[in-house]
Amino acid sequence: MAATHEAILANLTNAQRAAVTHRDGALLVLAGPGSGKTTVVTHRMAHLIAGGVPPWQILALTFTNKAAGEMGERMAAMLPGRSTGRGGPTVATFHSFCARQLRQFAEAADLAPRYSIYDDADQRDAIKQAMKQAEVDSTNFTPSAIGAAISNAKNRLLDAHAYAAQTSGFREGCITRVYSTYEKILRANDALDFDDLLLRMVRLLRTDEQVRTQLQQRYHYLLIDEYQDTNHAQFVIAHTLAASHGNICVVGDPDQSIYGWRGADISNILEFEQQYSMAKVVPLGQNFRSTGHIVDAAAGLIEHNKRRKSKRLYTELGPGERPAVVICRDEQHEAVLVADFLRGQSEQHGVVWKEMAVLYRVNALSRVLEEALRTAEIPYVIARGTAFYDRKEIKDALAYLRVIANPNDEVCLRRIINTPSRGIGKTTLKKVELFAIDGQLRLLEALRRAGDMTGLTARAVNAITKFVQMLEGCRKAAVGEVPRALAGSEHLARLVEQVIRESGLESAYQQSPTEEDQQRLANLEELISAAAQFVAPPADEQRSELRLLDLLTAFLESVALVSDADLVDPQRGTVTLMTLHTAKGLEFSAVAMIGLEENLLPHVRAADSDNELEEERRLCFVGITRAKRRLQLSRAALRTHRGIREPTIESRFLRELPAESIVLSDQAGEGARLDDERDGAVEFPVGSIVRHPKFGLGRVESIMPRAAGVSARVAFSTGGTKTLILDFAPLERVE
DNA sequence: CTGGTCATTTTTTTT
DNA sequence: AAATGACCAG
Repeated sequence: MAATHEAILANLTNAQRAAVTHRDGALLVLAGPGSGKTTVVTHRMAHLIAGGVPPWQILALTFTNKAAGEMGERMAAMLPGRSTGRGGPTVATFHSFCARQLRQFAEAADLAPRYSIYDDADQRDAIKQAMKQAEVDSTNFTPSAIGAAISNAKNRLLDAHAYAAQTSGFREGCITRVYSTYEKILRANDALDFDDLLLRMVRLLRTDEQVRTQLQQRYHYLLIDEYQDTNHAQFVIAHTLAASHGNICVVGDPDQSIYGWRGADISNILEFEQQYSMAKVVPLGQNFRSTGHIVDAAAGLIEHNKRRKSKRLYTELGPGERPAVVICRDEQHEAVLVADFLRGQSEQHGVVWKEMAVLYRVNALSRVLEEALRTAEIPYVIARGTAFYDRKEIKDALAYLRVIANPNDEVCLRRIINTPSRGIGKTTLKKVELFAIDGQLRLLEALRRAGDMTGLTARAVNAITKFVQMLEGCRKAAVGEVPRALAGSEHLARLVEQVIRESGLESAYQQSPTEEDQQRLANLEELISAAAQFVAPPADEQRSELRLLDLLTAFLESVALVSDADLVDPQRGTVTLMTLHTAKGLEFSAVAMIGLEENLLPHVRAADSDNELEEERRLCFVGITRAKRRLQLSRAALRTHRGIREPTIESRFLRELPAESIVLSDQAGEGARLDDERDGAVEFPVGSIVRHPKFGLGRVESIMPRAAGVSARVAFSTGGTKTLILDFAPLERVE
């Protein structure tokens, strides 16, 4: 055992070691970017286990499934055989942990065990429905605005009733009416939205003493990752679970709090010490990821935030290269320069594609990049984990599966009832709905009794009957028991296949000759293989048999809770394109950040609030600190937005970067526009190595248009930096 | 009931 | 620019 301890503590700094070895009581780890946070967390878990804590008593809650997976893997590598599967530590996201507990304790939580989880789109559908029912005019309030208000309320643990009691005014009154109708719809459909997963968990913990005690006793050591991004509901869950023993370790960085808009409360981490007066605090300021100028640039930027705990950020990796700030003509030009930058990294520095990333504030910016990267033949992927499951054909197939798992889910039922079209149109549906209301029936039950209805055409009745029979056939197939082991997913895949075939989705696309529909067919195939590869998380009940229906439910749950970051595959040999939010927690050798313009970063919607502006600055900070060695920040002088081309304003964040730690390169100026591309930018791009007969080898730091011609600032290996006019200087490019 | 066209609007970020 | 929704002809 002593040997294990030694091994676990080897190669850690004193600060890291302090965090790892702290055993009982509250612990706050303030982990700056690149400070070895994951190392500390995994080593801490291993250390607890090596110290005799049974692995299953450890609960680690993370932000993404990917983070959870990595944590589990690194643990397993350290303690072979003791840390995976049943009996191992529980490592999950807040949402999936809650989802599982709510199924486990469905009865106590007053839920159907196979409740549906509504994603954004489902939620919007349900809210629209609620607005109609509550007679709230959608011209005054958009469903998404109301949805945001409701989500906000839920994050603060207010149900419709409590929300009504706390607010007043016309708008709030309308929201209240929609909210309470929405609650009823969710209940009738046996559905929870994302916020409900947390809210209902809080309610369960508060109301059911037995469940609360059971969970408190089971999870003796709590570890919360990315604590700066927890909202009030998550705060309550964490602290309720820790209440009986106080063994709570939170890890985070206030400077990287970027989810305020969805209720994350930065004061959770800022006030942790007040909450636990005995808490041990371990600041980790040393950055092991990035070189000096990058760290300095990031540190200089974040200094501009008022509401923060100042901490010194430093690195011992040497100064490295200065981040380049590049001004481009427009977004196409910017994309080309990004491609040049990436290619340069590959060809001049031997950086592999997967060690590079392009980051942006909004997803819409990825489009232009894609084009440029395709022409430059640079392999890339866009990190949008949800994109696959957002495709229409996949959503349709999943809707069938969800109705099979939960027949009360009418949002899904409505979606599929006439998809692909089978002759059950608007008027027919209206009639069935009326019939359902009259007879107090659920929609599916009403459909079942279509034959009893008056006023339906024989054709409609026929279509409905066939539809209902098809659903029932699939449901029957799903009720059987299957072995829990891997083979179970084989059955699951077969069920998915059956649904795709019998629903008519398959033949609808098969008959179409278009490329697009063939792709959809292929996507459906992919869904089947996703099901075949699905492995249910270890359950607490140790049954060897499992109903296929439960496996299906677990599958649907995992699908509902995938995040964009989850599908960032490090094995892939490609450049990754993603939003700044998705990039949190990742690192790359070379990073290009685009769109450093006012109204984009910081985003327009943050303009009138200091708090939000600070959050934008943190977002920029997160982006910069993803880079290990090389960083390029760019902006376009002109950008086309919603069809109109407009001049942009330089982001204030660029001005806030310490001048001495960056290199400026204006590729958009007059001179640059005329000749630079041929003479300067292309022949001697920033970063290229050049030889001068007198000064020797040097590196181009920046390119600038001057009256006399294009000039370049070159740092020579002899130590000096010279500004040379490219037209006259006898420069020769070496690399 | 279906599929098309035309007008209208727009999510920033995501579990 | 693109995507959604309303509306209308077949």
